[in-house]
Amino acid sequence: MSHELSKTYDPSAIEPRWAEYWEKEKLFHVETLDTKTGQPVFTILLPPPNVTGNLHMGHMFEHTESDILVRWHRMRGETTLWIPGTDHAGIATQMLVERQLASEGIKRTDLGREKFVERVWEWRRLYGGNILKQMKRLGDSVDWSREYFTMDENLNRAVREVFVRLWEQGLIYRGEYIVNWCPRCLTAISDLEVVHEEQQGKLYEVRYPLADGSGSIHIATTRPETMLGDLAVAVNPNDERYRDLIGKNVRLPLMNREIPILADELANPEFGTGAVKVTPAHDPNDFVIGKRHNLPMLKIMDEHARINQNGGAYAGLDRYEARTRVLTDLEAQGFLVNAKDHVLSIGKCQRCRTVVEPSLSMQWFLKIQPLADKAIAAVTNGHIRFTPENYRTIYLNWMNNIYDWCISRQLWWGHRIPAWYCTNSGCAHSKDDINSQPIVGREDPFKCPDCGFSVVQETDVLDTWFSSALLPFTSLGWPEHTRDLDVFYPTSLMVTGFDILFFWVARMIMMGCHFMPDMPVADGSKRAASESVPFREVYIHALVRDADRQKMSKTKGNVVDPIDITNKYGTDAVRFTLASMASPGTDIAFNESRIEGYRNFANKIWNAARFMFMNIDKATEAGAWKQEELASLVSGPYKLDSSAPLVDRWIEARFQQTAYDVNAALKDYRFDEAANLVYQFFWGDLCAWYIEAVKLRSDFSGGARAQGQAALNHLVRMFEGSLRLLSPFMPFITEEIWHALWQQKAPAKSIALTRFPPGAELGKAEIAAIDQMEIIKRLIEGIRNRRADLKVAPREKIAVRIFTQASTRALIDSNRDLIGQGAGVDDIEFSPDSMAKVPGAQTTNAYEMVVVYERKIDVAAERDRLSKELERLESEFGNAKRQLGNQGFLAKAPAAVVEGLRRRHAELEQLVPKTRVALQELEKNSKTGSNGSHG
RNA sequence: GGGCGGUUAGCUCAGCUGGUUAGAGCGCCUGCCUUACAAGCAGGAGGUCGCAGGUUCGAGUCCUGCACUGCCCA
Repeated sequence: MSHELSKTYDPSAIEPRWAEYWEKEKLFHVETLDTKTGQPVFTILLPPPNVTGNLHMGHMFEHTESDILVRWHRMRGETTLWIPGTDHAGIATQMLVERQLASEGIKRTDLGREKFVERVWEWRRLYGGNILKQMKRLGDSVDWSREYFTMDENLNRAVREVFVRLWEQGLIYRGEYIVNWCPRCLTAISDLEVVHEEQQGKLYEVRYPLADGSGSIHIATTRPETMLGDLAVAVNPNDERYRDLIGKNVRLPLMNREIPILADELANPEFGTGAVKVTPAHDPNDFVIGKRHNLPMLKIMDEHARINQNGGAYAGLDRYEARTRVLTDLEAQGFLVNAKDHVLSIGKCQRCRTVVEPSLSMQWFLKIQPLADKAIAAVTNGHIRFTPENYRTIYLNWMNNIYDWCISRQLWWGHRIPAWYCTNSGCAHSKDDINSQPIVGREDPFKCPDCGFSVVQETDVLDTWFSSALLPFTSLGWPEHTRDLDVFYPTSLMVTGFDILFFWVARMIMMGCHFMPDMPVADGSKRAASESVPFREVYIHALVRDADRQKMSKTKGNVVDPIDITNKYGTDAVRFTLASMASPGTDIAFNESRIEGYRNFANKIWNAARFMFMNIDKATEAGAWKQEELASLVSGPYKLDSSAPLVDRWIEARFQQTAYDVNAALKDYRFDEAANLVYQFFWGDLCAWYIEAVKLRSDFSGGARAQGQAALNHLVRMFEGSLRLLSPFMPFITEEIWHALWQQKAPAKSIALTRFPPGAELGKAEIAAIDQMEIIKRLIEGIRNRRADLKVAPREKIAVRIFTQASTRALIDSNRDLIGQGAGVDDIEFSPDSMAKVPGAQTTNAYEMVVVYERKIDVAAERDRLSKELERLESEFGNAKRQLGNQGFLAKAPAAVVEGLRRRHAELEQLVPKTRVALQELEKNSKTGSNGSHG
């Protein structure tokens, strides 16, 4: 049977087929092993994409890196589990379904909570799998049987267990505090969900008259409308200007309310006038001041950020209308002193970009310090390692300056807080009481345990990140003590973007370090801190930007859709591009011309395979190829003895070296290095030199048969190994070619289930093979170069004359074919004498070579070339001489460096005069009118 | 304001603990349809490593300052 590959490489014809095959055959499903096997395990949790989302380039990049690592580990024989899932994304999903309802003219409140949540589930059933479908198209080698959704029932139970335990430990509290309120989403959001933007605004100076009529104090504010809720004026206790005013009252303009002047450190004498208004219910700093001085709390806005009845005449106005009106009135009444331009930082809702209103509100909080302490220890004790390393500092910085986490959200979609209130308003569990103690428990209460009244559940849900923070253990079955937890926890690695370092990575570490010490390890003994972490390593990947280094965003319209780009160039090409550009810590400027280059690489692989198959078919016909022997050919120990052709020994050495280096690069997350090594080997060595050399031996007839067979065998061996080397980077094309090679008799269902070449450090013989091949390559390139200089027609054969020492002569002699083919040479003769004086000679430390050709050489060009060369050599020679004469260098530099320089110096000592003589001869010849030709 | 990065070829980036002649891909120029591949082959041009000091026998690499620039946090 012949080995068929279509004449042209068409990724769209092969990729969907294999993607489907991998999924259908459940190739990446992992059974939970017995812990006693001692089998190395590699576990990685996919950062769950937002269920409402579509795959973007950031995902594709993240998945490419993860998949390369996962496939690599799997091919190293480790039990490799990659767990996929999606995130319920509270606000985003609720917004989306609300929008959908709006198009039907329905509001969420029309439906009621239960019906609405049903609608969301319905939406999720219909559309929520989109991103997973895209992942399948990309061939992500995840275990689909373990797919999770953060709202799954088992995960919900785990979330509840966590909440109850934290409550029992006194780490969750409910209280009225200033939170970031989004007046559009109608929910509180955490500090992290607020994005700050600099904006041109004004700093207003307003005169507040003293109540006793003895004068006034000027305050400065950027938000004049909030004065409606002012309950004090604060000045710094050390501020001489206002010392006498402390304790006096002012009469608040517009509201006609008497409020005190306080001394508080938070008032910054440098800012504005040094006196600030205090609005405890609408500013976090003012809230602190209010608490310190026992001020009442007066809310002047409702949930939509409209002025409420506490705002007197301004009630009903939106906060910005109110600002305008307040300013007009202040001015009219002579209270507005001035307004200066001022750049201020405005907090906006990350989700909808609405300006956040800091607002007093009843919320649930998590006391973070005890958890943060453990999370800090986990990193400083080295149980978790960051790559790139600088994220460790960033992480610790944040962790050391952390605030309690507002975990409640006023949404309907999410994990509802498992707390209940008694409907008896007199009961301590009643919601009406600000200090009420809600009923929190693992089971839903039917009635109030104290007074027997009926109960109602808290309406708030938990921050989505609260449940996400638990995933490393809840996705493995926690709170049950499962075998999955025994085997797969801690996970090995977290691959994610820096944008969720705090949102998610930090919180996973806190939760893991807090809850997992209570979960015994497999043998029942206590879990150590080092085994409690959610993952041992964190790899933070870079951002994918557009070709102009701009962030991709829908508004800019510069978004590249990974599926489009994949359909255009093939997943393999896009993956390889991303990998080759993934230098740690550097953002990717995503450039189509780059992908094109790697699509060409895939094409190269394809065509090289076609060449191999062509030869296999030819050999089969001649009886020089036995498909049954393929298995023994590509596996098992294989040692080339010194009688094997140089190219065979050379390519073998290069393969082992490359494989070894690729393993090392991947170990350090150097995807760029790994990809470039494979690229260089496959294209630069295997295709550019080895396949060309094999062509010389591709004759399977008669006496040439044994030689042809040996060449083909070695080519197949190298090629098959290269496919495995390439497979984690380009899973589709390698799968296609690999199966074509094995002809339904493959030793595994997929190349992804075979072994990754470990490679080897080179021994003396291998290094010698590489060095010798380098000489041959340099010679061939030198001849080609001379041919170009002499403008020899490409097909025309020429002769060369070489002067060299005996060993190099033998080397060249035994590779005549290769040189002949590679450089278009039909005769090599060896000169007994140096040819350095011959114009146009190539002089190297290994040989001197001239091309024998009847053609005038371009004297000017040759002079130019030689002078440049001489200049370069002389300067290098001078440097070498100077260094070797430097006692400090000789005394302090490592011996190898000194030795290397000595060797180079010796070479230069020969090369410099030779080159100089060549240049002189050229000048002499051109002056005497000689035609400068030779041969 | 605090913190973390970046500045190397026309473009995008490598260059690991300082060590012989600073690399790659793309682009550019010249010549080739050499039956695996024109998505290819061969040859070539192109860099005072942001600036100024310092340490060192030796600096793209380490230190200091400056300039420009990106990001995170407040």
